[in-house]
Amino acid sequence: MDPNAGLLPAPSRACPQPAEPCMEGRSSPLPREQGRGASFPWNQVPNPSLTDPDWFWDEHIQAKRARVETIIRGMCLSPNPLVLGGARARDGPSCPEKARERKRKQDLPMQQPPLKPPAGSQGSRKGGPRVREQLRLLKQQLRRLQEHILQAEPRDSAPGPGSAKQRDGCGRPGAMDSGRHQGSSGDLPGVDEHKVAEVSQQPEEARFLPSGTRALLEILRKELTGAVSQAVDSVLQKVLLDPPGHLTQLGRSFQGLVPGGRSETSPEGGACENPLPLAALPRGAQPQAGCPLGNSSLAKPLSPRYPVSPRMTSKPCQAPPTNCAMAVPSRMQESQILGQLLGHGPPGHWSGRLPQGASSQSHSSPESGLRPWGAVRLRPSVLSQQYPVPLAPTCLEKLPFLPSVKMEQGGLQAAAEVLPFPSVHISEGLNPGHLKKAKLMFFFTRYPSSNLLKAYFPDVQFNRCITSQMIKWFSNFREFYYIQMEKSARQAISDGVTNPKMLVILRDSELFRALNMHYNKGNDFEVPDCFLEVASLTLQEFFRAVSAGKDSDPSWKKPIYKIISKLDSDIPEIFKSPSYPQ
DNA sequence: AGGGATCCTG
DNA sequence: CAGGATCCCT
Repeated sequence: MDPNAGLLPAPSRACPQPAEPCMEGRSSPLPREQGRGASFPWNQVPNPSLTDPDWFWDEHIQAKRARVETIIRGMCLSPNPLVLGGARARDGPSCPEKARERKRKQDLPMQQPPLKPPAGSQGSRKGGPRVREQLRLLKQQLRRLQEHILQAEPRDSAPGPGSAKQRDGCGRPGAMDSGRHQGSSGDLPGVDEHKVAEVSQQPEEARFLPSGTRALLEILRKELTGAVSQAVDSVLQKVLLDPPGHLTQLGRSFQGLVPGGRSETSPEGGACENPLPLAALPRGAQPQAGCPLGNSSLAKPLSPRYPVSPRMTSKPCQAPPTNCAMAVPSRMQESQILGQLLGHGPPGHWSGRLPQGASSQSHSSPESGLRPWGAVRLRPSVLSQQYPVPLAPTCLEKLPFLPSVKMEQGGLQAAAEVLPFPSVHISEGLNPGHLKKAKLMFFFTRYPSSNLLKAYFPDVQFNRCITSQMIKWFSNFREFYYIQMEKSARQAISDGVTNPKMLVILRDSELFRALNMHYNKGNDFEVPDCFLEVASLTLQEFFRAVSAGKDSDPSWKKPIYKIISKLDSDIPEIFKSPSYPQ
C-alpha cells in the first residue's frame, strides 16, 4: 500500500508547541486587563440582592416567616429548613476557581450591570413592605413545595413543566460527561437537600412512573399550581391597591414569564420554522453556495476505511423531544414559574434562542431544515457525488428541534429578579471550563457565529466583551489549525506526495495527535469523524494551493478559509448544557 | 464608521 | 491565548 495513504507524512518534530500549561490551572486571561492599567472602576458593587440587609435581616419579616413556616409545615412535612435561596443560588459554583474568575471579571468594564436585584428592594421600600413580604412568603411556600416534590420523586421526576429535552437518553459524545450535574435521574436518593440544585434535568414524561407515584405527583402538582395561583392572586390584589411603583415593578418582572407577552417564536424565522442547523449539513451545502468541493476527494478515501467509532454513535436515538415544552399549556405561566423554581430544564430552554446566527451563515434552507434525516442524505451528495457515504453518526447526534417555548434573555432576568434561586447560574465571565468547551466545539464548528455561541453557552452572560473574547478564542483555534495544516501540507509536498487524495488524516497520524493535543488535551472527548473529514479536506486544499504555487499570493489562504468556513457541522445538543463537559 | 477575520507579537 | 495592527466588507 502506498505509504502515503493515510499515513499522512507528518513531520516528526511537528508539534511546535510542547506541553502547554495545564488549562485547568491556567487562569483566565482577563487579569491582563488590569495589568494594562485600564482605568476601570474597581468598586464594582456585588449583586445588591446579596447585600441588601433588609432582604435577609428584617426582623419583622423574620417573624412573619416563622409564622408562615408553621403554616406551611402543615401542608408539607418538609423537615429541612431551606437555606435562603438568594445568596446560594446567585453565588453560583462554589469552586474557588470559578469564584476567582467571577471576581476577576468584575474588574472588567461591564457593558451592562449584573443581574438587577428586585427593583423595589431598596428604592420603593417605604411603600410596599407588604408586597415584598407577600412575595417572600410566596417564595418560601414554593420552596417547600419544591422540596416536598423532590422527596416524592424517588427516582424519576414529575412531568416537568417545560422540560422537553432529555439528554440522558442520548449517549454522550464524549466520556467526559460524567453525568454529575446532568440531572442524573438515576440516583436521586430522596431527601438529600444538596441534590436540589442538581436536579436540573428530568424526563419529560411521567408515563414510566408507577401509577401510584404518578398520582401523587399529580396531586402535588395541583397543590403547587393552586398555591401559586392563590398566592399570586393575593399578591396582585394587594399590589393593585398599592402605589403604582410596585405595580410597574411587578409587571416588569412578570413580563418575561408570560408567554403571551412575547411571542414564542419570532415572527419570521421563529424557532419552529427555523430549527437547529441540520445535522451535519455543512454550512453552505446548498448547491448555490458554489461549493468548490466537487474536486475534493473528501469522501472517497475516508468512509470505507474509517468506520465510525462505536463509542460515539449512540446518538440519533433520543426520543423525539416534545416540541413545545409546557406540559400544562393552559397554565403556561404557572408552569414556567414552577419550572424555574424546581430547577427543571437546562437554561437553554429558557434563554436558548435558536442559533439564528448559525443559520445566518449558510444552512438556512428551509426545505432542508425540517427533516433532520433528510439532511443525512444530503451531505454526501454535496461533498461528493460519487461516494454517497453515509454520514458519520458522530455528526448526527443532535436533534434539530428545541422546545419552542422560549424566553428572551430579559425574561430570564426578570424571572431571576422575582425568584431568588434561578436554576441557572449566569456567569459573567469565561472560565477554563468554557474554554475547554469551546475547544471541543471547534471540532464541529470552526466559524461559530456569536448567536451560536450564545446558544451553546447559556450560562454565560454575554456582552460585547465576552462575545469578542469567545470569538477571539475561535480565531486562535483556527490559527493553530491552519498553521498545522499548512505545515503538514508542505511536509507532504517535500515528502514527494503528488496526489492530494492521499492526504487523509487518521487518528494515529501525527497531525491528528497535534490537533487532538491542542483542542482535546485530556483526550477525554472522542474527536468526531466529521472533524477528520474537514481536516483532511483542509489539508488537501493547502496541498493543492502550495503545489500550485499559489502561496506566492499574499492572500492565497483566503479561498481555503472560505471553503472551510462552509464545512461547519452542527454541534451536538449536549453542548447546550451549561455544565456540559463537566 | 463598525464589525469581523487574519496576521503578528508577546 | 490576548492585544494590537491591518485588511476587508458593509
